[in-house]
Amino acid sequence: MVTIKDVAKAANVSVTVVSKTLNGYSDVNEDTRRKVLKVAEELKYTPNMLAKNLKQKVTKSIALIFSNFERANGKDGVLFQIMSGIYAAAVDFKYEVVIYTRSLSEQQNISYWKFCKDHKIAGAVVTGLKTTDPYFQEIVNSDFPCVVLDTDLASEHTGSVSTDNVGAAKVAVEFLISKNHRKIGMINGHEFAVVSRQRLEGYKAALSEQDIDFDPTIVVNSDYSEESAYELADSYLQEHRDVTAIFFASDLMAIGFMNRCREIGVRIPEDISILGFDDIVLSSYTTPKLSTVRQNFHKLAYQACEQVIHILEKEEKGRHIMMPFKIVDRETIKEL
Amino acid sequence: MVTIKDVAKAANVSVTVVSKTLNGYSDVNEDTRRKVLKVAEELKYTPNMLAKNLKQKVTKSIALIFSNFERANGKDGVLFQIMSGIYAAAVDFKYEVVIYTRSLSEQQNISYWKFCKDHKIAGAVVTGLKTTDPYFQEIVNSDFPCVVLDTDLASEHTGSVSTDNVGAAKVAVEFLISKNHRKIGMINGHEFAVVSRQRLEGYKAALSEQDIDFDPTIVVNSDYSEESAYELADSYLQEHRDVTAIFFASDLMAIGFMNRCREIGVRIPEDISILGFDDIVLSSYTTPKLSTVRQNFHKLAYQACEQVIHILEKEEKGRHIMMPFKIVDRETIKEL
DNA sequence: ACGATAATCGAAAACGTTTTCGAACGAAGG
DNA sequence: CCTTCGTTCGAAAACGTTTTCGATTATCGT
Repeated sequence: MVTIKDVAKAANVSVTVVSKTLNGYSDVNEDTRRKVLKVAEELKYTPNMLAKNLKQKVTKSIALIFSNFERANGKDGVLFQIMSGIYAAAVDFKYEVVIYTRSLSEQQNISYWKFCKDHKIAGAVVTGLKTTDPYFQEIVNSDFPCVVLDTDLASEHTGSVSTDNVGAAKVAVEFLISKNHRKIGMINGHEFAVVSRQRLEGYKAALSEQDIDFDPTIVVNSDYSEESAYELADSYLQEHRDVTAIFFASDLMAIGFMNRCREIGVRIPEDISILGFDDIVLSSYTTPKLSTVRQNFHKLAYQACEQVIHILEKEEKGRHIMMPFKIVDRETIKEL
Repeated sequence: MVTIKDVAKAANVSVTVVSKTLNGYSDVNEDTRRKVLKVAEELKYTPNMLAKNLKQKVTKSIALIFSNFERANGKDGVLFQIMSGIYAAAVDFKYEVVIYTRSLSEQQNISYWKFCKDHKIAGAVVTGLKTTDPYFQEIVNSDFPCVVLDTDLASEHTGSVSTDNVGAAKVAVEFLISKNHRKIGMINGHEFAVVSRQRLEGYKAALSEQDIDFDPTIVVNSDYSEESAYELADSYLQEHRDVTAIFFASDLMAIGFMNRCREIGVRIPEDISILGFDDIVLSSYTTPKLSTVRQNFHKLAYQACEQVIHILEKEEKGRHIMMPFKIVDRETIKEL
């Protein structure tokens, strides 16, 4: 291991000037600067980050924090896209990314703040955080640079980025309406998830704008999972024979529902139209191919990571970033 | 920030004994040990990993290295499963995992060894490495703890873990044969990928064991991607009307092929039987559902991570670990 | 009571940096 | 020639640990 001391010796200067030239200080003569640079190059010197960080009490690593790998079972691949987006931003800004999962019990054991300090991370992007999670409150009034996905927090040091959920939901059901659907059901996610509320809001907005009565009996809460929607399909179909289209808060639920439909012989889209949300990769491979509204998770995560870096480097204030969406109509919507 | 010095002062001892009690040295009195522990608890002391690592010249972080996020586009979700497996092992052994992608140009710029040293990583698990990649040779004779996925390297400090590819391929086509197929084609991956070679070897073994002639014209090399198989479907089907079943070296290729089949009206499995490899999540969602041989990527990655840790902690020698497979027959194989 | 042995502790060096602050030197101004 | 100032450099402290090794005390056998 070649240290700063070695290059100092080889260049016939003190470690101080080596450190200074390497860090762009001005009080070093042009000639010696060149000499040092040359020697450092020859010796293939690279700074010891541990020592550097120890001294300056700061690292160049941002953390990706989410609840756990199991819950994010990867079927939908969104966590992967998020990772890829964060990583892309990290390399662009010369950061490293280290991943952490914090289960409920872990969250209770040690505080968010302490966790970040302990691990000497510069900033964090958090996803999959429920408003009921212990870390939620901690994060909103923390002085630790952080942006959380799929919420609309914004404070001094914490920002957020999410798709324009209410807008997306609104144009989604407007699209359904444009296909002459009037009785449009909705299968939503967890009641207390902020995206669920936003999606519901958009749903209602579209209806009211078109003078369609909001019928609370045909919107039901589920849990975003494929299985839940699969199981709820029978009774829903039974009880609401008049709905001609259903808007799902996630593709996974739409797919679970469709699976049950196939089993019991209700045809899609002939008997009922389906509109999902997310555009996960699965959605292009079902038969029929799922119509849905696309979120760009990669870009969303990139923005998130970029924002943490900005708030920790340029001391920007946290803010909420809204990402565009796009409705992609495939084969599960029938025009009436 | 509460340092070791603070707890030393509060406990009326030297920093030395604090460090010693915290690190389980034996030469500290039971009473003082208790006192120190109590104080440390009260002060919520947590060691500064940077300082600790700087001193001991070693970190507790293992790196996940692969070529890049784009190439591993995540459609198949296997990289995600690998991540999850590695992460699981890492937390079990109290390591952190930091992810790196090293593009070809990056590999040429700075050596694998230097890279590892610079980033102060304890060990690495590498995936998606082609034998032609610059890092390949470097890794096989490096003294850096490392295990690489999907190869069968084994040396002092580097191990490997992979599914039993030749075994899997063998029983796969044996299964096809048991369904009375005799003219079995194969769509393989890159010719120079070690898994491709192994899968081909298994394919041949099964044939020869059943006294079926190996017909090189019906096995073709592709590149593991969906698109490539999609494009090759037309001509393959045209030229080899007598093959009744095809064994694919990846589910993705099988799916691409099936898509083309649907478009041109060849029915699966009535007209041709399809057997994939991997069991990615997509495979359960196609119609018909893809029959395939399952690799447990999560467990495979877990083993890999566990092995690096063993070789770096217990100084075990690197070795090759072979993981079991399982053929799962769904709806794309017809018995003749 | 004496030396030997064991148990417990702490001073200090070290890890590889950054950064403060003063020293040395030459040039310029009077 | 003396002062002042700017430029360039280096000694040393600091970051928070670990670890060596010597010092101190207690115990014990004789």
